[in-house]
Amino acid sequence: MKKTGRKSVRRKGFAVTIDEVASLAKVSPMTVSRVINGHSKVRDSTRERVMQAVQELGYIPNLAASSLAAAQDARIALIYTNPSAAYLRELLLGALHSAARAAAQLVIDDWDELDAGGERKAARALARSVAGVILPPPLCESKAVIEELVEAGVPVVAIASGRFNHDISSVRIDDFLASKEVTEYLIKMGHARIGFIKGHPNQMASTRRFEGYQAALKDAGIAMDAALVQQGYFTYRSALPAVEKLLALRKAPTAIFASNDDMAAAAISVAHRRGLDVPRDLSIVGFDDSSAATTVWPELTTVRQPISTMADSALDILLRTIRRKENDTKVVVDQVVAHQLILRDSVAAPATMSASKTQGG
Amino acid sequence: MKKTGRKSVRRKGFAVTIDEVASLAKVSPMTVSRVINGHSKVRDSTRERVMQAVQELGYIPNLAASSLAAAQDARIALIYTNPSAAYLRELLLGALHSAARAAAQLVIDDWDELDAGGERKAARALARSVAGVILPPPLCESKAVIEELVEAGVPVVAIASGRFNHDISSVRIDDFLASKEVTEYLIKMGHARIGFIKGHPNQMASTRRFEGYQAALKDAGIAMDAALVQQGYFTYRSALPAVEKLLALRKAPTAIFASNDDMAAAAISVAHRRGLDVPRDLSIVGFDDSSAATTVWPELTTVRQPISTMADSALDILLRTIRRKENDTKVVVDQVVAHQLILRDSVAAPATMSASKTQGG
DNA sequence: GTGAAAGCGCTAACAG
DNA sequence: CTGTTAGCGCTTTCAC
Repeated sequence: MKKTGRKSVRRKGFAVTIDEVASLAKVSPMTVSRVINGHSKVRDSTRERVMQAVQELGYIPNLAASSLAAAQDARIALIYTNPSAAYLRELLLGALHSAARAAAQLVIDDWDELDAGGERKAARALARSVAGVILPPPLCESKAVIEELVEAGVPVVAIASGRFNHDISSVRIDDFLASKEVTEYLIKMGHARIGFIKGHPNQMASTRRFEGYQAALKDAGIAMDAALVQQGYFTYRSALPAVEKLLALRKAPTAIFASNDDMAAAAISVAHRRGLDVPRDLSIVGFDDSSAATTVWPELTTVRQPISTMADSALDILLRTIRRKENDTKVVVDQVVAHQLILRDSVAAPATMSASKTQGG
Repeated sequence: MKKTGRKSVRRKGFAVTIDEVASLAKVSPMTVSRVINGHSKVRDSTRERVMQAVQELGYIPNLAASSLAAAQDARIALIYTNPSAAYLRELLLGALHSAARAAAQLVIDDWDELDAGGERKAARALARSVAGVILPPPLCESKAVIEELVEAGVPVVAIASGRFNHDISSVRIDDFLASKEVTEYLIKMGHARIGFIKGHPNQMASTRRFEGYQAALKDAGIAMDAALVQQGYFTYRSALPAVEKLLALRKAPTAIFASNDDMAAAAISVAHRRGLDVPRDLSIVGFDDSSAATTVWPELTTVRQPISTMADSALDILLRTIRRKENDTKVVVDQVVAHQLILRDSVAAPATMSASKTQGG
């Protein structure tokens, strides 16, 4: 008679509880719990009855309670430094979603102000207070941070790290393949002089993307022209001079492949400033399918990296790892998720293909 | 013998608990709790002993447990439709921060796909499942949504709503004043022909910003030129034609004040496409200080709207309201937070001020 | 100023 | 496939 206890000293919350759902559906709270959590061993008719009661009452499980009861109250940290707004938005949304589903306690932290030593210290402190850590780039490349965390035995999942590091789990796309596909697409459209803007050298993903570009060129029998490759740092600003250099070339490229959308947006801006029409005079492709891709005009052809889903997966892996810890089988997984080429309006066949310069005007 | 119960069926979590701290400090768990939560009635010596134990053990309170026990497990919803990535990022960060601090359970929901009827239905459902709702624009202007929520007695806080609505609490900046200050700044810099790009008409903030612009002009004795005012919809794309029209004017403006940063970024883009230098040939200011403001080049002079802090405040207000509900004193607050003019590189004195066109080149 | 008891809402384990 | 029991870690209330 726990729930109806009249002499209870504590005031009950206002929210609908699992017990109310249970009594409406005429089952035990446990059964409701099973339905909510998608356990399979429930008769369909029962499940339906429960679902209906849930619907009717507008029941939303109390996360605090479930997390407490399940003792999977895993406190997991999501640490970031200086990510683009779009990126962080996706990351948060994904992690939040998964955290809610799994009743995990998310600790979001910004290490922007920290130097290398500070990161090491922060990592050490973190290791004592959370059960797992999610590391997006560029932190997932920090030897110091990873070392501290691994040493302390805290499971870590790197997101979008570019490559697998055997010390920690990772959720990523195949940057090499994605980049190769983009380049191949450009080649198929008729482009032979394709400019490339590299990403920040502190991230493996940058390297992988560049390698994909090179591989596609090689496969197509196109010789690499070093002048067509410029260094960028993933920021809009960093790409400005890179694009300027590319377009100032005597034999300017007919297409530019930027290692992320921000830099592709910069390419559009520079092209416009020089009076070029995108995509007629210059095709541009980005990478990530961040919000920048659809903010600019024309909208960017790009590669979709499902950050939100990836964050979700990362949290799942962490939770599974934590729970398995009792059997202290240490497992490191490398999950490669599918990317997707998103075709929009920033790519066309090169003008020279159709009728050289006659179209100009 | 609860905690040391040897025949416990449940495995205990790995984390340090309040009981461990208590026994190390040789006090009851209750006292530890009081120390942690800053209750005053604890002897200093006791407090110190507890603190030390906390330190020593690296104890971090389990949020799930405290929120459950305190029954302040207020579930509060943050609903959004189609916000810019930067905006949502700030919103989430602020709300998350506050939620963690207050042990509230955040329910994040995306109503992008809903039509007006759907919103009404969703609002009705929501009212039954959460203790409070945070509404960013443009949802905070939806009569239907607010009606349903208010009718159900759910406290609602509107963020950045542009004006106070007596039915619901709000946290906002003074859009009118901020806009007036921006315009005055432009005038002080020597601009007299100032183009204005309005925001989406479905938001009061748009109106207030326009009014601020008008007021500053009037105060300065500058006659309003209707041709200088163009409609936008807060998106980058929507501002493109608006800016084109402005710059095609025979007497083109020397400055453009866009109602948000995205549209200001579009203005820069169009200006560049037309071969204008920003700020030499055209000054541009935005509004919000979103990430777009520092992504573009030159960086935007804009008004900082502290979204993250505002979200934090909103959650606080909600929590206070919910807790006060027992005394069923319904309170609606209107909190106006300070904005800030951020001076960056997109504004200069008009070229005609210094030496007409001699500077060109 | 401090402690003991009770229970927040939920779920793991074990029966049936 | 479903119910019963016993807590998860913390804080409320009330006693001392």
